[in-house]
Amino acid sequence: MSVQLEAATGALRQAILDGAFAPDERLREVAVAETLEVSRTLARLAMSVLEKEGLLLREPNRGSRVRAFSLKEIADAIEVRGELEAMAARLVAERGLGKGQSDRLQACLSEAEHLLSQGVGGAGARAAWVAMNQSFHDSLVQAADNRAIEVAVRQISLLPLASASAIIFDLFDAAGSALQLRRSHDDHCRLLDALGARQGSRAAAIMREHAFRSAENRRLNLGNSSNLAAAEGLPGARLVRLD
Amino acid sequence: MSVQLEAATGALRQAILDGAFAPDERLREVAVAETLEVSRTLARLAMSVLEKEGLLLREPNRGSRVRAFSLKEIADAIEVRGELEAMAARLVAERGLGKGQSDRLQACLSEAEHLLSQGVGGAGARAAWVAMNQSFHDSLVQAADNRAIEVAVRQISLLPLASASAIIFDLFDAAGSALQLRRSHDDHCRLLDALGARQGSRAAAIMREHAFRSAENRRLNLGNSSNLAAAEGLPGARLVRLD
DNA sequence: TTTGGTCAAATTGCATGCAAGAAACTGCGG
DNA sequence: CCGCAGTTTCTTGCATGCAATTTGACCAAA
Repeated sequence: MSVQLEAATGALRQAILDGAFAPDERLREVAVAETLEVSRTLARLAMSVLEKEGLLLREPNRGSRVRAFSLKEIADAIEVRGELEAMAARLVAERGLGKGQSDRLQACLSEAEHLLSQGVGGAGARAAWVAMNQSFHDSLVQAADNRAIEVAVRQISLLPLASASAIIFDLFDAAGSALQLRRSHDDHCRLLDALGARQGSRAAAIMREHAFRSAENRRLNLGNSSNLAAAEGLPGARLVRLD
Repeated sequence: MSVQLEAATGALRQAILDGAFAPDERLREVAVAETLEVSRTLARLAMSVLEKEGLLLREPNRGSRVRAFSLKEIADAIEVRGELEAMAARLVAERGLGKGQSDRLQACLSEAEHLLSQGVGGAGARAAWVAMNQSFHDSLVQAADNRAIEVAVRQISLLPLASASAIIFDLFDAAGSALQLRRSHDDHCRLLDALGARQGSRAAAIMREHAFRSAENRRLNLGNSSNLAAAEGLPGARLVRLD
């Protein structure tokens, strides 16, 4: 992908996730081109990229539609993500944790401790927590040294509300968020312990449950509340339908 | 994707898998266009599709190169595929196997029995076995009713030599192929048994091991033999490097 | 009122053309 | 003989234009 195309794709993706287009709304390429202020060709290419990412549905000679995701699809994706991370954890544990890998994970834990002691009420602290969490999960997957896992996880993370950074938001919004953040942090700590002790099965179980709790939180958070207002500010929240 | 683009993409993918281009060879879009007998635009679009599938590497302003896969990458992909199918099996077992789902899987088993009793030496029987195997694995994934798993499995199957149909070829080429086919068939039988008995953990273990054996066969089959000649006829075999 | 057919406007799919950037070549100096 | 800068050639990236297909409206007939 060239530079201009990359920019156009990013802008369009953000616009879709921000809810500039309603779910199932047809996307005409002239309109997209005008919105993005690019040529029709670039708009078209960007749309084809987003089609392959799964954000748009495209039918031959009938253009593109914004794809809406059901709550079940989101929860399913989170669980699959957890299964893949569980596999990564198992592989790392079996192979043994390298010094550099251990350091990277440990740095995330230290950062988390620091943030928890300072309180995570402010926007800055929340952003820092999200970045830390993303870094922890990325490091784990990279440590597994298995490109297929990386590819699959990246693919899933393209879905709205299914990435590691999106998952975390639930914890802030749920009641007793500080407790939930501590629980998540505890999972991470025990994972690192299991990895160091080469306990592959335990490490996998921890990650699976870590994701399962996320999926459940997501269901509760979006499903039980009468609407999606609680998810305001979450990229892609408007694309989720509760049926 | 429109019809013409679909055709062009398929033709180019087949050409690459057939070894029409050497690994790491640069692909110029005029040459591709002439080979496929389409316009430069279609060639370009097809190349961008194959880039997203992972078959081509693209650098901005520098065109595309054919991506070569190491033996490890292939084996890794097969193992991840197995992990995803294991998850699918667990989900199906936990939820309970529906009548239609059970019938579809059972039909594959009956077909397998039939083929085994007739002998699988001929090309026709081999093709039938491959189709049966593909159908069995597809049915399992579909029965899990989890789109994220479907997407991830499809993504992995795009890699050369990592799909369910490619995996099977090992069994034919290995020594004592009839025995190996029976073993694979036995895995399938025990899987269906576990699914019916709602033994999720057992079902997952069967699928994981099923894939693990495939990955090992692949390593032996391609790695131990002094070259890739044994894989002749396998789509994508030429893209694998042994280093 | 509904169904079916025809035509026009809109929209996508594809080809061609042009400009910007990269690779290759040539000639010069060390 | 080797390295380097200027120039040429080639290749990709993008815009525009045209043809094919779809969509929607309008009208007639049952």
